[in-house]
Amino acid sequence: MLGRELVCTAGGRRVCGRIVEVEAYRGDADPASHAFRGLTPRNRVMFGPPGHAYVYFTYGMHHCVNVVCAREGRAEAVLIRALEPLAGLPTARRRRGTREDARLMRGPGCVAQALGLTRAHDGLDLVAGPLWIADSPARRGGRVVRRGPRVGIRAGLEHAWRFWLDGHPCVSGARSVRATGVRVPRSGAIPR
DNA sequence: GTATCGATTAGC
DNA sequence: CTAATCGATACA
Repeated sequence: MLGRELVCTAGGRRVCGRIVEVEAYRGDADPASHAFRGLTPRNRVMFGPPGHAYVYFTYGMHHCVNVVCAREGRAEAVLIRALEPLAGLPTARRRRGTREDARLMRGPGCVAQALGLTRAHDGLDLVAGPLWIADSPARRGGRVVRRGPRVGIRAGLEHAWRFWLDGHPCVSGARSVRATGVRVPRSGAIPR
C-alpha cells in the first residue's frame, strides 16, 4: 500500500495523496486493536469483508481511516497515518485550515480531515468509491521502507507494525518517534 | 448510574 | 507540557 495513491471524492471535491505511512492492526490477536475485545457497533466494519473503509471517531474530535484487509470475520485493518498531498490541495487547505502543505495530511486525524471523511463514510466500499486506492504502481520516490512500533498505543508496543517511507517529509509520528525504525528487506516475509 | 481513557492534534 | 471534547469502555 505504501507509495500508492489514495483518492477521495467525498463531498464533491477530489483530493488525492500518496500513502507514505501506515500501521497494521490485527484484531483479536492485537491488544492495541479496537477489535481486541470483539465486535461492537463501532468496529463492526473491521469484521466485515476486505476492501472497505473503517472510519472511527476518537478523542471527541478526530476521525481516522483504515482499510479492512482480512476476510470476513477476521478483524484486520491498516490505518492510513499520512499522505503526501498530490491533488485537491486548495480543498485540503480549506478543510485543514493549515498553512504548511507538508502538514496537510500528516497524522491520521489530518488525513481524514483533509479527505473530508467522517463516521458517515464508515463502511465505504473501496471499489465502488467515493474512496479508493488508485490501481497504479506504487511510487516510493526511491525511498526505502522502514518499520517500527506503532504510535499512540500502550499495549502491543512489542510489534513493529508501523511502516513508512524513510525520510519522507510527510511522515507523522508523535514528536521524537518520527525517524525510529529498521529497514524492511525488499524480499522475504515481514516478521511478526 | 459515574469515572476513565483514548489507533490525536495544536498550542504554549 | 496541557486543553479540547465525546464516544466507548470499565466498574459500582
